[in-house]
Amino acid sequence: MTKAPKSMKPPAGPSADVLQLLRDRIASQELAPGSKLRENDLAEEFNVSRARIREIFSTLEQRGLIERIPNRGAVVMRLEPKQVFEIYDVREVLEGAAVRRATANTKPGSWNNMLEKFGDRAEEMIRGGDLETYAELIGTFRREIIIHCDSPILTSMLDSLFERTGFLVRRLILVPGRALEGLQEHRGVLTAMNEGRADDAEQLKRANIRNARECFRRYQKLVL
Amino acid sequence: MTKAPKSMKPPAGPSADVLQLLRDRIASQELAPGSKLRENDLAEEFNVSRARIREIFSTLEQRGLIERIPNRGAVVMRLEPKQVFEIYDVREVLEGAAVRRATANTKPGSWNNMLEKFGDRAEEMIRGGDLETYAELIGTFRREIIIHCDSPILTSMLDSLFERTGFLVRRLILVPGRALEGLQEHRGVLTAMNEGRADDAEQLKRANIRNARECFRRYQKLVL
DNA sequence: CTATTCATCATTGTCGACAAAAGTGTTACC
DNA sequence: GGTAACACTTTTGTCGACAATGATGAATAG
Repeated sequence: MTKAPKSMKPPAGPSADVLQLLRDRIASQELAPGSKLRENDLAEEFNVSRARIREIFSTLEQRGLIERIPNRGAVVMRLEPKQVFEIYDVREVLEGAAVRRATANTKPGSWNNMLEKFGDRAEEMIRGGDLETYAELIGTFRREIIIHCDSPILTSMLDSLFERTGFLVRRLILVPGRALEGLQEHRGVLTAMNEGRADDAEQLKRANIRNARECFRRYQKLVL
Repeated sequence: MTKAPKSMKPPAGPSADVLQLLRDRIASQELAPGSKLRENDLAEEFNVSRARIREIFSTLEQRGLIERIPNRGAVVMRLEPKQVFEIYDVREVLEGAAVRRATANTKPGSWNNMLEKFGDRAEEMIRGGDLETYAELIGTFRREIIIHCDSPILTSMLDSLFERTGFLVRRLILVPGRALEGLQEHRGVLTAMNEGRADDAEQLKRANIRNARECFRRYQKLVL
Protein backbone atom coordinates (compact mmCIF):
# COMPACT_ATOMS: atom_id res chain seq x y z
CA MET A 1 0.00 0.00 0.00
CA THR A 2 1.60 3.27 -1.08
CA LYS A 3 2.04 6.25 1.19
CA ALA A 4 -1.22 8.04 1.78
CA PRO A 5 -1.92 11.66 0.71
CA LYS A 6 -2.36 14.28 3.40
CA SER A 7 -5.82 14.69 4.83
CA MET A 8 -7.63 17.93 5.47
CA LYS A 9 -5.85 20.46 7.67
CA PRO A 10 -7.17 20.43 11.27
CA PRO A 11 -8.80 23.55 12.75
CA ALA A 12 -6.44 26.32 13.85
CA GLY A 13 -5.36 26.72 17.46
CA PRO A 14 -3.76 24.74 20.26
CA SER A 15 -6.95 23.05 21.36
CA ALA A 16 -7.72 21.16 18.20
CA ASP A 17 -7.35 18.03 20.28
CA VAL A 18 -10.30 19.02 22.41
CA LEU A 19 -12.55 19.10 19.38
CA GLN A 20 -11.30 15.74 18.24
CA LEU A 21 -11.68 14.31 21.75
CA LEU A 22 -15.26 15.41 21.96
CA ARG A 23 -15.98 14.10 18.49
CA ASP A 24 -14.55 10.74 19.48
CA ARG A 25 -16.44 10.63 22.74
CA ILE A 26 -19.70 11.35 21.02
CA ALA A 27 -19.03 8.87 18.24
CA SER A 28 -18.23 6.14 20.73
CA GLN A 29 -21.25 7.06 22.86
CA GLU A 30 -18.98 7.54 25.85
CA LEU A 31 -20.92 10.77 25.79
CA ALA A 32 -24.30 9.18 25.43
CA PRO A 33 -27.10 10.61 23.30
CA GLY A 34 -29.12 12.98 25.43
CA SER A 35 -26.31 13.81 27.82
CA LYS A 36 -25.81 17.43 28.78
CA LEU A 37 -22.70 19.43 27.95
CA ARG A 38 -21.86 22.56 29.90
CA GLU A 39 -19.36 25.09 28.69
CA ASN A 40 -17.83 25.76 32.09
CA ASP A 41 -17.44 22.09 32.95
CA LEU A 42 -15.69 21.31 29.71
CA ALA A 43 -13.52 24.43 29.89
CA GLU A 44 -12.35 23.29 33.32
CA GLU A 45 -11.93 19.69 32.31
CA PHE A 46 -9.79 20.53 29.32
CA ASN A 47 -8.17 23.63 30.83
CA VAL A 48 -9.09 25.83 27.89
CA SER A 49 -11.06 29.04 27.73
CA ARG A 50 -14.79 29.02 27.73
CA ALA A 51 -14.66 30.98 24.51
CA ARG A 52 -12.84 28.11 22.93
CA ILE A 53 -15.46 25.66 24.08
CA ARG A 54 -18.13 27.84 22.56
CA GLU A 55 -16.42 27.70 19.21
CA ILE A 56 -16.04 23.96 19.50
CA PHE A 57 -19.74 23.76 20.24
CA SER A 58 -20.41 25.63 17.01
CA THR A 59 -18.44 23.09 15.10
CA LEU A 60 -20.04 20.13 16.83
CA GLU A 61 -23.45 21.56 16.14
CA GLN A 62 -22.60 22.11 12.51
CA ARG A 63 -21.58 18.47 12.31
CA GLY A 64 -24.93 17.41 13.69
CA LEU A 65 -23.44 15.94 16.84
CA ILE A 66 -24.99 18.24 19.42
CA GLU A 67 -27.93 20.52 19.77
CA ARG A 68 -27.36 23.81 21.58
CA ILE A 69 -30.23 25.15 23.61
CA PRO A 70 -29.91 28.90 24.24
CA ASN A 71 -29.12 29.63 27.89
CA ARG A 72 -29.65 25.99 28.82
CA GLY A 73 -26.63 24.15 27.59
CA ALA A 74 -25.97 21.64 24.84
CA VAL A 75 -27.23 18.11 24.43
CA VAL A 76 -25.69 15.22 22.53
CA MET A 77 -28.00 14.45 19.65
CA ARG A 78 -30.19 11.39 19.69
CA LEU A 79 -30.55 9.56 16.45
CA GLU A 80 -34.08 8.98 15.28
CA PRO A 81 -34.90 6.11 12.93
CA LYS A 82 -35.83 8.53 10.13
CA GLN A 83 -32.40 10.07 10.38
CA VAL A 84 -30.71 6.71 10.30
CA PHE A 85 -32.46 5.87 7.04
CA GLU A 86 -31.45 9.22 5.60
CA ILE A 87 -27.88 8.68 6.64
CA TYR A 88 -27.88 5.25 5.04
CA ASP A 89 -29.02 6.80 1.77
CA VAL A 90 -26.28 9.36 1.91
CA ARG A 91 -23.68 6.84 3.01
CA GLU A 92 -24.65 4.62 0.14
CA VAL A 93 -23.76 7.17 -2.47
CA LEU A 94 -20.80 8.76 -0.69
CA GLU A 95 -19.13 5.49 0.24
CA GLY A 96 -19.81 4.24 -3.26
CA ALA A 97 -18.05 7.30 -4.62
CA ALA A 98 -15.19 6.84 -2.17
CA VAL A 99 -14.70 3.25 -3.25
CA ARG A 100 -14.78 4.25 -6.90
CA ARG A 101 -12.16 6.93 -6.37
CA ALA A 102 -9.98 4.68 -4.23
CA THR A 103 -10.12 2.05 -6.96
CA ALA A 104 -9.24 4.57 -9.64
CA ASN A 105 -6.41 5.97 -7.52
CA THR A 106 -4.72 2.61 -6.92
CA LYS A 107 -3.22 0.10 -9.28
CA PRO A 108 -4.74 -3.37 -9.69
CA GLY A 109 -3.29 -5.69 -7.10
CA SER A 110 -3.00 -2.97 -4.47
CA TRP A 111 -5.77 -4.45 -2.35
CA ASN A 112 -4.33 -7.99 -2.17
CA ASN A 113 -3.29 -7.60 1.44
CA MET A 114 -6.66 -6.29 2.53
CA LEU A 115 -8.47 -8.97 0.54
CA GLU A 116 -6.41 -11.58 2.32
CA LYS A 117 -7.43 -10.16 5.67
CA PHE A 118 -11.04 -10.67 4.69
CA GLY A 119 -10.30 -14.26 3.75
CA ASP A 120 -10.51 -17.44 5.80
CA ARG A 121 -9.15 -15.77 8.91
CA ALA A 122 -11.99 -13.27 9.00
CA GLU A 123 -14.49 -16.07 8.62
CA GLU A 124 -12.87 -17.89 11.53
CA MET A 125 -13.05 -14.73 13.57
CA ILE A 126 -16.76 -14.44 13.01
CA ARG A 127 -17.51 -18.13 13.54
CA GLY A 128 -15.37 -18.08 16.67
CA GLY A 129 -17.29 -15.09 18.06
CA ASP A 130 -14.44 -12.59 17.94
CA LEU A 131 -16.66 -9.87 16.56
CA GLU A 132 -14.63 -7.11 18.17
CA THR A 133 -11.61 -7.87 16.04
CA TYR A 134 -13.78 -8.24 12.98
CA ALA A 135 -15.29 -4.80 13.64
CA GLU A 136 -11.80 -3.39 13.82
CA LEU A 137 -10.96 -5.01 10.50
CA ILE A 138 -13.92 -3.27 8.92
CA GLY A 139 -12.71 0.00 10.44
CA THR A 140 -9.29 -0.55 8.93
CA PHE A 141 -10.77 -1.19 5.51
CA ARG A 142 -12.91 1.90 5.81
CA ARG A 143 -9.94 4.08 6.69
CA GLU A 144 -7.92 2.76 3.76
CA ILE A 145 -10.71 3.59 1.38
CA ILE A 146 -10.95 7.09 2.77
CA ILE A 147 -7.23 7.64 2.53
CA HIS A 148 -7.09 6.49 -1.06
CA CYS A 149 -10.12 8.33 -2.28
CA ASP A 150 -7.91 11.42 -1.83
CA SER A 151 -10.69 13.87 -1.26
CA PRO A 152 -10.74 16.10 1.81
CA ILE A 153 -14.32 17.04 1.07
CA LEU A 154 -15.54 13.47 0.83
CA THR A 155 -13.49 12.59 3.89
CA SER A 156 -15.07 15.32 5.97
CA MET A 157 -18.55 14.27 4.97
CA LEU A 158 -17.92 10.60 5.60
CA ASP A 159 -16.34 11.35 8.96
CA SER A 160 -19.27 13.50 9.92
CA LEU A 161 -21.71 10.70 9.11
CA PHE A 162 -19.58 8.09 10.80
CA GLU A 163 -19.43 10.09 14.00
CA ARG A 164 -23.19 9.90 14.14
CA THR A 165 -23.78 6.32 13.15
CA GLY A 166 -20.50 4.47 13.60
CA PHE A 167 -21.83 2.72 16.69
CA LEU A 168 -24.47 1.12 14.52
CA VAL A 169 -21.83 -0.59 12.42
CA ARG A 170 -20.63 -2.39 15.52
CA ARG A 171 -24.07 -3.18 16.75
CA LEU A 172 -25.34 -4.62 13.49
CA ILE A 173 -22.47 -7.07 13.45
CA LEU A 174 -24.26 -8.76 16.35
CA VAL A 175 -27.29 -9.53 14.26
CA PRO A 176 -27.29 -13.28 13.51
CA GLY A 177 -25.94 -13.92 10.04
CA ARG A 178 -25.19 -10.30 9.23
CA ALA A 179 -21.48 -10.51 9.86
CA LEU A 180 -21.00 -13.46 7.51
CA GLU A 181 -23.19 -11.88 4.89
CA GLY A 182 -21.29 -8.61 5.21
CA LEU A 183 -18.03 -10.49 4.88
CA GLN A 184 -19.09 -11.82 1.50
CA GLU A 185 -20.05 -8.36 0.43
CA HIS A 186 -16.76 -6.84 1.54
CA ARG A 187 -14.94 -9.57 -0.35
CA GLY A 188 -16.89 -8.72 -3.46
CA VAL A 189 -16.05 -5.04 -3.12
CA LEU A 190 -12.39 -5.79 -2.51
CA THR A 191 -12.17 -8.19 -5.42
CA ALA A 192 -13.55 -5.59 -7.79
CA MET A 193 -11.24 -2.95 -6.36
CA ASN A 194 -8.26 -5.23 -6.62
CA GLU A 195 -9.03 -5.84 -10.29
CA GLY A 196 -9.44 -2.14 -10.97
CA ARG A 197 -13.16 -2.41 -11.76
CA ALA A 198 -14.16 0.94 -10.27
CA ASP A 199 -17.80 0.97 -11.38
CA ASP A 200 -18.40 -2.56 -10.14
CA ALA A 201 -16.75 -1.75 -6.85
CA GLU A 202 -19.04 1.24 -6.46
CA GLN A 203 -22.17 -0.76 -7.17
CA LEU A 204 -21.11 -3.54 -4.81
CA LYS A 205 -20.39 -1.07 -2.03
CA ARG A 206 -23.71 0.57 -2.57
CA ALA A 207 -25.40 -2.82 -2.33
CA ASN A 208 -23.48 -3.50 0.87
CA ILE A 209 -24.85 -0.33 2.45
CA ARG A 210 -28.37 -1.07 1.23
CA ASN A 211 -28.19 -4.48 2.85
CA ALA A 212 -26.96 -2.93 6.09
CA ARG A 213 -29.84 -0.53 5.86
CA GLU A 214 -32.28 -3.38 5.42
CA CYS A 215 -30.75 -5.15 8.39
CA PHE A 216 -31.22 -2.01 10.44
CA ARG A 217 -34.80 -1.71 9.34
CA ARG A 218 -35.56 -5.22 10.51
CA TYR A 219 -33.88 -4.86 13.89
CA GLN A 220 -34.13 -1.15 14.59
CA LYS A 221 -36.00 -1.62 17.86
CA LEU A 222 -33.15 -3.74 19.20
CA VAL A 223 -30.17 -1.77 17.96
CA LEU A 224 -31.25 1.82 18.58
CA MET B 1 -46.63 20.79 -6.19
CA THR B 2 -47.58 19.76 -2.65
CA LYS B 3 -46.56 21.60 0.46
CA ALA B 4 -42.89 21.07 1.26
CA PRO B 5 -41.58 19.41 4.46
CA LYS B 6 -39.74 21.48 7.01
CA SER B 7 -36.02 21.95 6.46
CA MET B 8 -33.26 21.70 9.03
CA LYS B 9 -33.62 23.95 12.07
CA PRO B 10 -31.39 27.05 11.87
CA PRO B 11 -28.64 27.64 14.44
CA ALA B 12 -29.75 28.96 17.81
CA GLY B 13 -29.63 32.63 18.74
CA PRO B 14 -30.83 35.98 17.43
CA SER B 15 -28.03 36.42 14.97
CA ALA B 16 -28.70 33.44 12.75
CA ASP B 17 -29.28 35.92 9.96
CA VAL B 18 -25.68 37.06 10.16
CA LEU B 19 -24.46 33.57 9.45
CA GLN B 20 -26.82 33.23 6.53
CA LEU B 21 -25.85 36.67 5.22
CA LEU B 22 -22.19 35.81 5.26
CA ARG B 23 -22.86 32.46 3.62
CA ASP B 24 -24.80 34.22 0.88
CA ARG B 25 -22.14 36.85 0.38
CA ILE B 26 -19.44 34.27 0.04
CA ALA B 27 -21.52 32.09 -2.27
CA SER B 28 -22.26 35.03 -4.53
CA GLN B 29 -18.64 36.17 -4.42
CA GLU B 30 -19.75 39.54 -3.15
CA LEU B 31 -17.11 38.60 -0.63
CA ALA B 32 -14.53 37.58 -3.16
CA PRO B 33 -12.16 34.64 -2.70
CA GLY B 34 -9.07 35.85 -0.91
CA SER B 35 -10.75 38.75 0.82
CA LYS B 36 -9.98 39.34 4.48
CA LEU B 37 -12.58 39.09 7.22
CA ARG B 38 -11.96 40.78 10.57
CA GLU B 39 -13.94 39.95 13.65
CA ASN B 40 -14.23 43.51 14.90
CA ASP B 41 -15.30 44.91 11.54
CA LEU B 42 -18.05 42.36 11.14
CA ALA B 43 -19.16 42.70 14.76
CA GLU B 44 -19.57 46.43 14.18
CA GLU B 45 -21.19 46.02 10.79
CA PHE B 46 -23.80 43.63 12.08
CA ASN B 47 -24.05 45.09 15.58
CA VAL B 48 -23.46 41.77 17.28
CA SER B 49 -20.83 40.70 19.77
CA ARG B 50 -17.40 39.74 18.68
CA ALA B 51 -17.92 36.44 20.42
CA ARG B 52 -20.81 35.76 18.13
CA ILE B 53 -18.72 36.49 15.07
CA ARG B 54 -16.11 34.07 16.34
CA GLU B 55 -18.68 31.33 16.51
CA ILE B 56 -19.92 32.16 13.07
CA PHE B 57 -16.37 31.94 11.85
CA SER B 58 -16.18 28.44 13.29
CA THR B 59 -19.21 27.45 11.34
CA LEU B 60 -18.01 29.06 8.13
CA GLU B 61 -14.68 27.33 8.49
CA GLN B 62 -16.38 24.02 9.08
CA ARG B 63 -18.34 24.54 5.89
CA GLY B 64 -15.13 25.12 3.99
CA LEU B 65 -15.98 28.71 3.17
CA ILE B 66 -13.21 30.47 5.04
CA GLU B 67 -9.80 29.76 6.38
CA ARG B 68 -8.94 31.23 9.78
CA ILE B 69 -5.36 32.28 10.33
CA PRO B 70 -4.48 32.51 14.05
CA ASN B 71 -3.97 36.11 15.16
CA ARG B 72 -4.15 37.33 11.57
CA GLY B 73 -7.78 37.14 10.58
CA ALA B 74 -9.85 34.99 8.26
CA VAL B 75 -9.75 34.72 4.49
CA VAL B 76 -12.48 33.67 2.09
CA MET B 77 -11.39 30.41 0.53
CA ARG B 78 -10.17 30.26 -3.02
CA LEU B 79 -11.26 27.29 -5.01
CA GLU B 80 -8.50 25.30 -6.64
CA PRO B 81 -9.17 23.21 -9.72
CA LYS B 82 -8.50 19.98 -7.82
CA GLN B 83 -11.19 20.92 -5.35
CA VAL B 84 -13.64 21.71 -8.08
CA PHE B 85 -13.20 18.26 -9.56
CA GLU B 86 -13.66 16.72 -6.14
CA ILE B 87 -16.79 18.72 -5.58
CA TYR B 88 -18.16 17.64 -8.92
CA ASP B 89 -17.65 14.01 -7.93
CA VAL B 90 -19.47 14.53 -4.68
CA ARG B 91 -22.18 16.59 -6.29
CA GLU B 92 -22.71 13.86 -8.82
CA VAL B 93 -23.61 11.28 -6.24
CA LEU B 94 -25.41 13.56 -3.80
CA GLU B 95 -27.53 15.30 -6.41
CA GLY B 96 -28.25 11.92 -7.95
CA ALA B 97 -29.46 10.71 -4.58
CA ALA B 98 -31.52 13.86 -4.09
CA VAL B 99 -33.21 13.40 -7.45
CA ARG B 100 -33.95 9.76 -6.68
CA ARG B 101 -35.48 10.61 -3.33
CA ALA B 102 -37.48 13.52 -4.77
CA THR B 103 -38.83 11.20 -7.45
CA ALA B 104 -39.74 8.55 -4.90
CA ASN B 105 -41.38 11.14 -2.66
CA THR B 106 -43.63 12.59 -5.35
CA LYS B 107 -46.36 11.04 -7.46
CA PRO B 108 -45.98 10.67 -11.21
CA GLY B 109 -47.18 13.83 -12.89
CA SER B 110 -45.98 16.08 -10.08
CA TRP B 111 -43.22 17.56 -12.23
CA ASN B 112 -45.40 18.55 -15.15
CA ASN B 113 -45.25 22.22 -14.33
CA MET B 114 -41.48 22.22 -13.98
CA LEU B 115 -41.08 20.19 -17.17
CA GLU B 116 -43.16 22.75 -18.99
CA LYS B 117 -40.88 25.52 -17.77
CA PHE B 118 -37.97 23.69 -19.34
CA GLY B 119 -39.87 23.41 -22.62
CA ASP B 120 -39.91 25.72 -25.60
CA ARG B 121 -39.84 28.83 -23.48
CA ALA B 122 -36.54 27.87 -21.90
CA GLU B 123 -35.07 27.20 -25.30
CA GLU B 124 -36.20 30.63 -26.47
CA MET B 125 -34.62 32.14 -23.39
CA ILE B 126 -31.30 30.58 -24.21
CA ARG B 127 -31.39 31.36 -27.91
CA GLY B 128 -32.47 34.91 -27.12
CA GLY B 129 -29.54 35.36 -24.74
CA ASP B 130 -31.52 35.69 -21.53
CA LEU B 131 -29.16 33.45 -19.64
CA GLU B 132 -29.84 35.19 -16.35
CA THR B 133 -33.43 34.04 -16.30
CA TYR B 134 -32.41 30.59 -17.41
CA ALA B 135 -29.93 30.39 -14.53
CA GLU B 136 -32.72 31.31 -12.17
CA LEU B 137 -34.88 28.57 -13.62
CA ILE B 138 -32.15 26.05 -12.90
CA GLY B 139 -31.96 27.40 -9.36
CA THR B 140 -35.69 26.94 -8.96
CA PHE B 141 -35.47 23.36 -10.16
CA ARG B 142 -32.60 22.70 -7.80
CA ARG B 143 -34.52 24.06 -4.82
CA GLU B 144 -37.57 21.95 -5.64
CA ILE B 145 -35.48 18.83 -5.76
CA ILE B 146 -33.93 19.67 -2.41
CA ILE B 147 -37.29 20.34 -0.83
CA HIS B 148 -38.74 17.08 -2.05
CA CYS B 149 -35.82 14.89 -1.23
CA ASP B 150 -36.91 15.51 2.38
CA SER B 151 -33.54 15.02 3.94
CA PRO B 152 -32.02 17.65 6.22
CA ILE B 153 -28.69 15.89 6.05
CA LEU B 154 -28.58 15.79 2.29
CA THR B 155 -29.82 19.38 2.17
CA SER B 156 -27.05 20.61 4.42
CA MET B 157 -24.40 18.86 2.38
CA LEU B 158 -25.76 20.10 -0.91
CA ASP B 159 -26.05 23.63 0.40
CA SER B 160 -22.51 23.50 1.66
CA LEU B 161 -21.24 22.44 -1.75
CA PHE B 162 -23.38 24.95 -3.55
CA GLU B 163 -22.07 27.80 -1.44
CA ARG B 164 -18.62 26.96 -2.70
CA THR B 165 -19.32 26.31 -6.35
CA GLY B 166 -22.68 27.83 -7.16
CA PHE B 167 -21.04 30.67 -9.06
CA LEU B 168 -19.66 28.11 -11.47
CA VAL B 169 -23.13 27.02 -12.45
CA ARG B 170 -23.83 30.53 -13.67
CA ARG B 171 -20.51 30.90 -15.37
CA LEU B 172 -20.66 27.62 -17.26
CA ILE B 173 -23.96 28.62 -18.77
CA LEU B 174 -21.91 31.15 -20.76
CA VAL B 175 -19.93 28.45 -22.48
CA PRO B 176 -21.12 28.20 -26.10
CA GLY B 177 -23.52 25.32 -26.51
CA ARG B 178 -23.50 24.28 -22.87
CA ALA B 179 -26.80 25.86 -21.94
CA LEU B 180 -28.71 24.11 -24.75
CA GLU B 181 -27.00 20.84 -23.98
CA GLY B 182 -27.82 21.23 -20.31
CA LEU B 183 -31.42 22.01 -21.17
CA GLN B 184 -31.76 18.67 -22.91
CA GLU B 185 -30.28 16.95 -19.91
CA HIS B 186 -32.61 18.69 -17.47
CA ARG B 187 -35.53 17.70 -19.66
CA GLY B 188 -34.41 14.09 -19.53
CA VAL B 189 -34.13 14.18 -15.76
CA LEU B 190 -37.51 15.83 -15.41
CA THR B 191 -39.19 13.40 -17.77
CA ALA B 192 -37.90 10.46 -15.77
CA MET B 193 -38.94 12.11 -12.53
CA ASN B 194 -42.36 12.92 -13.88
CA GLU B 195 -42.86 9.28 -14.83
CA GLY B 196 -41.69 8.06 -11.44
CA ARG B 197 -38.57 6.36 -12.79
CA ALA B 198 -36.35 7.11 -9.82
CA ASP B 199 -33.30 5.10 -10.89
CA ASP B 200 -33.33 6.57 -14.38
CA ALA B 201 -33.69 10.06 -12.96
CA GLU B 202 -30.68 9.45 -10.74
CA GLN B 203 -28.53 8.20 -13.60
CA LEU B 204 -29.54 11.08 -15.85
CA LYS B 205 -28.79 13.63 -13.16
CA ARG B 206 -25.43 12.04 -12.55
CA ALA B 207 -24.69 12.24 -16.28
CA ASN B 208 -25.71 15.89 -16.22
CA ILE B 209 -23.17 16.62 -13.52
CA ARG B 210 -20.48 14.63 -15.28
CA ASN B 211 -21.07 16.67 -18.41
CA ALA B 212 -20.86 19.90 -16.44
CA ARG B 213 -17.64 18.62 -14.97
CA GLU B 214 -16.26 17.91 -18.43
CA CYS B 215 -17.26 21.38 -19.54
CA PHE B 216 -15.44 22.82 -16.56
CA ARG B 217 -12.37 20.78 -17.37
CA ARG B 218 -12.27 22.15 -20.88
CA TYR B 219 -12.75 25.78 -19.90
CA GLN B 220 -11.32 25.93 -16.39
CA LYS B 221 -8.77 28.61 -17.23
CA LEU B 222 -11.57 30.91 -18.37
CA VAL B 223 -14.17 30.29 -15.69
CA LEU B 224 -12.06 30.14 -12.53
C1' DC C 1 -56.54 20.31 44.67
C1' DT C 2 -55.40 23.22 40.73
C1' DA C 3 -53.84 27.25 38.46
C1' DT C 4 -51.29 31.43 38.58
C1' DT C 5 -47.64 34.37 39.95
C1' DC C 6 -43.20 35.34 41.50
C1' DA C 7 -38.53 34.31 42.94
C1' DT C 8 -34.61 31.56 42.27
C1' DC C 9 -31.35 29.07 39.78
C1' DA C 10 -28.48 27.37 36.04
C1' DT C 11 -26.37 28.37 32.06
C1' DT C 12 -25.33 30.89 28.31
C1' DG C 13 -24.52 35.53 25.80
C1' DT C 14 -22.07 39.62 25.84
C1' DC C 15 -18.81 43.15 27.21
C1' DG C 16 -14.45 45.44 27.78
C1' DA C 17 -9.81 44.84 28.84
C1' DC C 18 -5.58 42.84 28.34
C1' DA C 19 -2.45 38.94 26.77
C1' DA C 20 -0.54 36.50 22.92
C1' DA C 21 1.05 35.74 18.41
C1' DA C 22 3.00 36.76 14.17
C1' DG C 23 3.83 39.83 10.28
C1' DT C 24 5.94 44.23 8.87
C1' DG C 25 8.99 48.02 8.92
C1' DT C 26 13.03 50.41 10.68
C1' DT C 27 17.65 50.67 12.27
C1' DA C 28 22.25 49.14 13.08
C1' DC C 29 26.05 46.44 11.82
C1' DC C 30 29.12 43.96 8.71
C1' DG D 1 23.92 45.90 -0.26
C1' DG D 2 22.49 42.24 2.80
C1' DT D 3 21.33 40.46 7.24
C1' DA D 4 19.94 40.46 11.97
C1' DA D 5 17.72 42.53 15.79
C1' DC D 6 14.24 45.19 17.62
C1' DA D 7 10.01 47.86 17.87
C1' DC D 8 5.56 48.49 16.25
C1' DT D 9 1.14 47.08 14.48
C1' DT D 10 -2.76 44.25 13.66
C1' DT D 11 -5.75 40.93 14.96
C1' DT D 12 -7.09 37.28 17.46
C1' DG D 13 -7.32 34.48 22.02
C1' DT D 14 -8.47 34.66 26.65
C1' DC D 15 -10.15 36.37 31.03
C1' DG D 16 -13.39 37.78 34.46
C1' DA D 17 -17.50 40.07 35.31
C1' DC D 18 -22.06 41.01 34.55
C1' DA D 19 -26.41 40.82 31.63
C1' DA D 20 -29.93 37.95 29.64
C1' DT D 21 -32.83 34.05 29.19
C1' DG D 22 -35.87 30.55 30.32
C1' DA D 23 -36.83 26.51 33.22
C1' DT D 24 -38.05 25.12 37.82
C1' DG D 25 -39.85 25.35 42.29
C1' DA D 26 -42.32 27.61 45.94
C1' DA D 27 -46.01 30.44 47.55
C1' DT D 28 -50.57 32.17 47.10
C1' DA D 29 -55.36 32.50 45.62
C1' DG D 30 -59.63 30.42 44.21
